[in-house]
Amino acid sequence: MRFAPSPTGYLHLGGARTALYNWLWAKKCGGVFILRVEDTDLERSTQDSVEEILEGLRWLGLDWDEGPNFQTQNLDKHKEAAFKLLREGQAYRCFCSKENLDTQRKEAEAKKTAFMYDGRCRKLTQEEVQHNLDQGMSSVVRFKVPRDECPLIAFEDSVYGRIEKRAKDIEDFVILRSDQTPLYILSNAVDDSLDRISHVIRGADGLANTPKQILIYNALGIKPPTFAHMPLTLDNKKAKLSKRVHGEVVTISYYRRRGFLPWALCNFLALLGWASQDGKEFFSREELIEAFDLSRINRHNSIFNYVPGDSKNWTDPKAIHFNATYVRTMPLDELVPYVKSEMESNGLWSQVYETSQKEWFLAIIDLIRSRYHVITDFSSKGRFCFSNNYEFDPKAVKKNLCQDLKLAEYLPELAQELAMLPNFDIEKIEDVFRSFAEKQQVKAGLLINAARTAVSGSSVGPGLFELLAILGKDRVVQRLNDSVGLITVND
RNA sequence: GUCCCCAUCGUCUAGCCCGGCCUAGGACACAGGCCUUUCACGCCUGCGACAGGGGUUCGAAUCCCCUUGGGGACGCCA
Repeated sequence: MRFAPSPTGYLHLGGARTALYNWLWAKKCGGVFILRVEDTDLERSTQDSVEEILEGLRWLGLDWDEGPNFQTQNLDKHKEAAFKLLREGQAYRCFCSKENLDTQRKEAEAKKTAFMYDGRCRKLTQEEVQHNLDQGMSSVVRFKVPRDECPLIAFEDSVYGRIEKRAKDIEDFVILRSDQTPLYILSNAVDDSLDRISHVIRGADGLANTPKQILIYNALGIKPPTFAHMPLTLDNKKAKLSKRVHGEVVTISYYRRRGFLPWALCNFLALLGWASQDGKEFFSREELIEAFDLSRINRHNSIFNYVPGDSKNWTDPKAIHFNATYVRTMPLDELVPYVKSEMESNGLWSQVYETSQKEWFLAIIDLIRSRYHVITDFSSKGRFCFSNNYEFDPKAVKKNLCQDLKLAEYLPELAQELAMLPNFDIEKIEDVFRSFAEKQQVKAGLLINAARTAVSGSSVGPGLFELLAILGKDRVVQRLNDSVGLITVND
């Protein structure tokens, strides 16, 4: 199996899904997963793009066994294959100029008729060819489609089933440019046979190329690989996903930056166009490898349900759901490395979280994670857990702290009572709050909500008593006292 | 325009190959409720689809045909 991206941009969702399916199938079959960079389009290929694609795959955890190989490394072999076809009369030189063909194509388009190269150079005699060559005329090499010998090209696609195409509907396509460099359709087939690729798993946009490639394999006397075309992923207007129109949501690096767990993304991507027999949706790597099957890939395109401008659902809601579920339920020791790295880049990390305060750290992560969706939430919404320098949500301050000016007295008094607790545990803290409320003839909720905002800056969050207990007496006392300054008359 | 492919809730899908178990199942989203000091989680309920038309059949989401709709390919791009 292989993943063969062309390095003309970034790693996008579709590419990642293709890579994932290849990776899954390779793992399942115990095969070799080769990464091959198809860089024959020298004008558009860049080193940065190669780096970005590699980085994206590494982050996703789609490790390859071989490569990255570069298609340009095999240029000579591709050329050799073309010359072999030329010698055997399975290809021929065409002297028609590009300009000429382009105008013909445009005319056909204007007339709304199909344009297909008429194969006029096919009929050239050897002398004519030699004459043209001697004149220094430039030429391309075209594949001679064997319309008589093989009128119907059929193959069995692992996803789409039997696909047929009449040879008369295939033009004599170019395999070597006028500068004698090979084209993708040739290079790709030659490389796949060189790499002994058993399964070509690629997007359905490659479906139309497949009969041509099978022709090449046949002409070269090579057994074609098994093809499996996967449906495309479109946007909610059924248009192709692209960075230019959809922006960063289609790039893998964006999900990394926004705090996605790589496996959560893979899990989501796997289910876009594929479903397991038993309806299971969450899979570990091993489970997915086990369950994955080419024959269960759908045949219809799927829609990536992204709605621009929705700040809550900034990407497909189901993708967020997958990530949130992983954040909430995965084993803590697997989650922590991600949280650690997120905290490190925000200056919130301390070594003691791995040593003396490890228990505390795990407990607080476990307490807050059920309401977080992405890893970045731990350093934004969860900042108050690890730093005294956290933001106060103005709405929360107004709603919970300023709703009763008496809180300016209550909070310090509460702080004082809490400070005197010998055991700062959940029950004792709750007792303090409840009895204080009773004493002052106020609702406990008033104090609870005010305290929550005081210690966290927010109006939402974990159960207050648990939160206070885990934050610790010193912090709580300090924050309750400090918050008095925020209590002002509501306007 | 030509060729190829596809068609089940708003979205991802199960069911289709091998017709009856389908009053079409699940998940996300959305709405309501329960739980609750808040927000989540969890639980419950609701909303919501076989593109249309013809056949075949005792019986069709499932098989066949047509229509419509959608996508892809038609480069000296990959």
